[in-house]
Amino acid sequence: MSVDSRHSETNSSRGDDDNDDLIGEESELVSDKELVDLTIPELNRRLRGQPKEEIKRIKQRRRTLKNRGYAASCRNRRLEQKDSLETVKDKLLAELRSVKDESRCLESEVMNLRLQIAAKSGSTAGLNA
Amino acid sequence: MSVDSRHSETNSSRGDDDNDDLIGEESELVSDKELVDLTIPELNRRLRGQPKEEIKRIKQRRRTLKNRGYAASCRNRRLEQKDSLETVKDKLLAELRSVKDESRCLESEVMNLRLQIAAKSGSTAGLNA
DNA sequence: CTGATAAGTTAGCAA
DNA sequence: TTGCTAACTTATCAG
Repeated sequence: MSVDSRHSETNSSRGDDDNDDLIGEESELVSDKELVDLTIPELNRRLRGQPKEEIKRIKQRRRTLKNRGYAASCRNRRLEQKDSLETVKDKLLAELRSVKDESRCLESEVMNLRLQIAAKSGSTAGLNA
Repeated sequence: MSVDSRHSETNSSRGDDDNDDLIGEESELVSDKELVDLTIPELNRRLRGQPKEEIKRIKQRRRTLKNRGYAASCRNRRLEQKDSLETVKDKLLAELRSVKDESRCLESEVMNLRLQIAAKSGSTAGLNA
């Protein structure tokens, strides 16, 4: 950034910059928070009678502040999607373990039933033949 | 950024900017590519006899260029991790389907075997009782 | 204009 | 110093 932006929550907040002589380039007619929240018509009302140059600068600052928010949303969204994906992965992993376990149970049950059948078949082989 | 940076791959590379008259603020003792690749000692050799101010600027540009690369790596890594995670998820999903299918098969096999046993048991009930 | 996102810049931590 | 990453800015694109 060239000069402004970064730090400052409202507008007249300043503790550093030990100079009271230099030209006050910070007009700050509206706070950052207002600037992002106000609608365009409302903002225009606040800016009546301001030099065109100043208005342009404030409008640009508004855009930048908005973009800051969009970027934050974008980052959060990205993180949430990653987390969600990892959660899904973990659930699938758990379900897979569970189903595999069930499968193993069924497999052994099949084995037992076959043995049972074989045994019965053997014990009655003479009778049924 | 205040004035420089952005655009330009090496240094004297220019096809746009239809102006050959404006002051050449680009001293460019070393190209961007060199600047990132050279080791510190090599770079210092190139910078011998330069005003301290200039050296500082160039060193800073080096850091910025390096950071640009780091940022790109960081983004790529993030994307790769996401893709990899999605691939894993898809594989798990496929495996889960497969195992569930197998489980269903076994289930019906168990059912059949039980019927078989019941039938045999019924047909030989009088004999085995 | 609004919102989103890729790429570049900056701050700051860790090795 | 180097590399990494979060937050921010800028450039762009879609709606």
